[in-house]
Amino acid sequence: MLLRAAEVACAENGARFTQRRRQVLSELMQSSSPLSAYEVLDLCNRSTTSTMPAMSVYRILDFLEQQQLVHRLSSSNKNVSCAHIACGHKHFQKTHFLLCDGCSSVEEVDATEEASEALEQMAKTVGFKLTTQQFELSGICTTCQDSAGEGL
Amino acid sequence: MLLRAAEVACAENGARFTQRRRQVLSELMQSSSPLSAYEVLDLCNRSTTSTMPAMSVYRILDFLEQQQLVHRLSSSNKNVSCAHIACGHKHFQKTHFLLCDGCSSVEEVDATEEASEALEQMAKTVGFKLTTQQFELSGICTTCQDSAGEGL
DNA sequence: TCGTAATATGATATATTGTATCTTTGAGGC
DNA sequence: GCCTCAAAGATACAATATATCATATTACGA
Repeated sequence: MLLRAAEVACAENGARFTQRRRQVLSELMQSSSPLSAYEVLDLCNRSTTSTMPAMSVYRILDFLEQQQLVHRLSSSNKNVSCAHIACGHKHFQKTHFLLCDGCSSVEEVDATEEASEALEQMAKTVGFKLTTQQFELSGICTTCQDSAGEGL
Repeated sequence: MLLRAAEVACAENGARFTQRRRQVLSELMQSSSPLSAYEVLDLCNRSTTSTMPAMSVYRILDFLEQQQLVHRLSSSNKNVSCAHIACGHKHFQKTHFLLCDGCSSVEEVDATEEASEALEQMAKTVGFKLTTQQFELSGICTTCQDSAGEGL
């Protein structure tokens, strides 16, 4: 189970995987689209009797991001659970997030050699040395492309 | 002069280049780094006796963005004036913004064929059809690379 | 030139996102 | 059990953004 894998990943880093952290990660894993901090908060507070302050959600999201269990999408100020929790993937390559304009779903993809190379080359023409490890691209996913063609 | 070129560009689109719009664009053009809406607001209200409401700045930034005189950076919620106002550049290609981690400066660069191609190819592997016209990449600019080496 | 429609701006309220800071709780080592 | 430190709670507030209604300005035809 994914939450168990997350727990192991934290243990390996000497970090605690508390109930609150589990709860936040769990909500993100169950969502088909990225969630804002306050959306996570609402879900958490709806699923238990206790109420969590917003501050905690921000702290926990920061923590989970450090552990690479969650990624923050800066273009939308939302968060997604990492697609590679189960496989122990280490994020050595740069990561691309493909955001569907239609259904808001996200695909997490490793950068190809060609893409990394082309971007670095382009930056080099103006003397920039890239540090970005994460790219956010919008588009239309397969499902939405298909359904756009239907029933017209 | 750049503001004059902006005025002409608006006229070509049948859009009005009012005093307020001129003022906002002017502040952005004078800045060496991207500005938030409220930073623009402060600068505007400092440079004249009248006071503008925040709402106006947001509306005007939207307008200027539509006219492609200003670009919005979604990763930082800030805005930059277009680097190509003078040359009548039409933004046919995708645009990359290279953001310097050191000095916050921005370079606006047209996408190379290779980069566009590589990104589209990568998206295609998961069935995505890209719509993004704008990419935001972080890195270190020439100047900051040089000064990092100095005096150590 | 006057009236009118469309556009732009002003004014106000409020929603959303994010941070600072101090206190309390709880887990683990001694 | 006690101590220490990390985590979470509580509260306040800052920064970013949108909704909405009122007013002003412009363009333009009668």
